[in-house]
Amino acid sequence: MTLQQLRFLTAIVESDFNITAAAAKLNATQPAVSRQLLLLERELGFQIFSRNGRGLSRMTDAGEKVIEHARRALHEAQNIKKVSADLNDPRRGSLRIGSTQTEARYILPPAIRRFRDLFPGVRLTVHQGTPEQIAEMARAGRIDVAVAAGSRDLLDTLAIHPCHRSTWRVVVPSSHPLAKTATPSLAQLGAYPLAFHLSSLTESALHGVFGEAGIEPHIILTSRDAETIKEYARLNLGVGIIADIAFDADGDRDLAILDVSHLFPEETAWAGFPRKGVLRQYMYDFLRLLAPDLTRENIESARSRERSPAF
Amino acid sequence: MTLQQLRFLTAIVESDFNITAAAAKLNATQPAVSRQLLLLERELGFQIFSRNGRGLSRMTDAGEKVIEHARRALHEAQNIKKVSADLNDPRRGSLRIGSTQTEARYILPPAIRRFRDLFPGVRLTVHQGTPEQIAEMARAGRIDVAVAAGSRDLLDTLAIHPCHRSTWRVVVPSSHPLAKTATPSLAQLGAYPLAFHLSSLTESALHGVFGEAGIEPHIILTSRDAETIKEYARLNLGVGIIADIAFDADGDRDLAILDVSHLFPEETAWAGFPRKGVLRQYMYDFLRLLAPDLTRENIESARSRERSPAF
DNA sequence: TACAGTTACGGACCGCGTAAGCATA
DNA sequence: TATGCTTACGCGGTCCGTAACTGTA
Repeated sequence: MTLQQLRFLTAIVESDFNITAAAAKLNATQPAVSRQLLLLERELGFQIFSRNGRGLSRMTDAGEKVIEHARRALHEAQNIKKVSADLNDPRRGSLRIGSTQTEARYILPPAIRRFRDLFPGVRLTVHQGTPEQIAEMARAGRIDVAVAAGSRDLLDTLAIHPCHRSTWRVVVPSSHPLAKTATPSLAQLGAYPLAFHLSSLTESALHGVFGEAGIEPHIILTSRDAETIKEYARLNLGVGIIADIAFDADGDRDLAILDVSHLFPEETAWAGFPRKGVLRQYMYDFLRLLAPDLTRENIESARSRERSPAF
Repeated sequence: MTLQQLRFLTAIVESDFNITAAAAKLNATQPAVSRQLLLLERELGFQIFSRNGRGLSRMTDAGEKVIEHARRALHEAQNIKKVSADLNDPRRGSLRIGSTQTEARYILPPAIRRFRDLFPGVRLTVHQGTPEQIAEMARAGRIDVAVAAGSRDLLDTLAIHPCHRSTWRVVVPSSHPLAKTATPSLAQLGAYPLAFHLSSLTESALHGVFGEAGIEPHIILTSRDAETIKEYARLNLGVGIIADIAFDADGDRDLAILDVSHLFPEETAWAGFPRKGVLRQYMYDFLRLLAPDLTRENIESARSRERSPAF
């Protein structure tokens, strides 16, 4: 059994049991991968995959166990490489970020800008997706850190620490009747069609807030994209309700902004990172740039906790 | 980086940084091990061990991390091998048991006898030691299961499940005055020199029991070995107090036996097994032979609990 | 001088890629 | 016939063991 064989093995699984595709990913030829798989299977004395005529079809029961352990072994090998990389050139490597839309648009950019100046040798990639997709990317080891709003449960493959809290703002054209209201009530909002910027706050939770006040809101749009919400507000199609960070004092000066923090629950964006394994030094540095509270100490403490705290 | 290199690496550490000794253990030549270490260090770009003139002296800081991950990677590779071994010949392998003295003497033998009949192809080894030594053997992966009395804290490298509870018996020559007492009191015992069979019950706990009754016992002997206690009792050097399992109805018919369960706390012997990794099928079978309560289900549940329950 | 680790050298083996074979849809 | 895994073959590299070398106690 060699690490190479285990690498091939997991690549096959991650290519949906297609050896040809796995070989391409691995920069190897298809026969090489096939042969190593056969050799490993012969050494272990059983089939890891079941074959049905042309191609592999699925894992055997024993194969599933083998692959699970193989992944872990490779993970540890990766960790050794990371220790080495950090020692040899702490300013070079890659940083893969999974992020939800609002966070990618409004929270990440300043941190990324500063990070790129500090670490020009680190190849940065941002993968945008839903919290579910981000959790899945984390599970598969395709991202190093996550920055996501959303239920904490969705991110339970990661250790998390709060990195930003946002409150809510109403945006309306300056000419809109609400524009002169200092602090609108739910009832006042409920009088207009609403365009709501949703990220972790779900549509049902939103209806709950209004429902408790006995109001049936007309929600004309929900979107994860704040720019769309603002566009609806500009066109007076609805009263826009967005996260505070989504308001741009320069670009949005045609819109009036009203603080409605008191009406809707504050929303937490989380920084997420793997529970196990080695983090490169620059990963700690990046998280620190995201929020001053993300010190190495806080990160390690979140990583060692079984479940992240209620905060 | 190859698994072989990691194997060599950990062998060096386990041979106290002596490459020659490591090579012997590995059935390899000394240059082979040395060369692979050098190659790995060159690939990683830093020294794993510091050299001082002749020989290696200690690990570097980075080296310690590397070795930690290497151990884990090898452990996973081992797990794959175990899956394979179980599938290919579930009746062949090795079973290394760590056990405290009383348990090795009185609890293990019947289980071992039945196990040997069922699995003649499994090479059995029992390592006797103190609970501390057993915990250390478990940490180093030198035993597969443990059977030990002793504080649960001492065994916290293992998942544990109770496998036997023993109560206390007084043994005295038939002619001894106590021999006619049905249930002796602490005061009655305190009137004689005592020879006490200690295993998990500590000497200070023992004094505590008497102390609460305002009695200052004369303890003439404490020993982990019940046979020694019985010998003292035979010679009338002291009243013997032993765990119930240590009394042999046949061999000890010259001794009178009295139940003193009510006087001293019941003592639990634990079965211990690794929290992580694959257990061979026959290991589950062995544990089941030890105590019917040690079902596969109970074992897995103990393994998955963070800390074993108070019982 | 004894002991431990490193370097030198030659042979065996292993793993790769190219190319051909084989089995399904 | 196209696709995808397996087998055949030859080459290059790697790893090993033997043997010689180097550097401390």
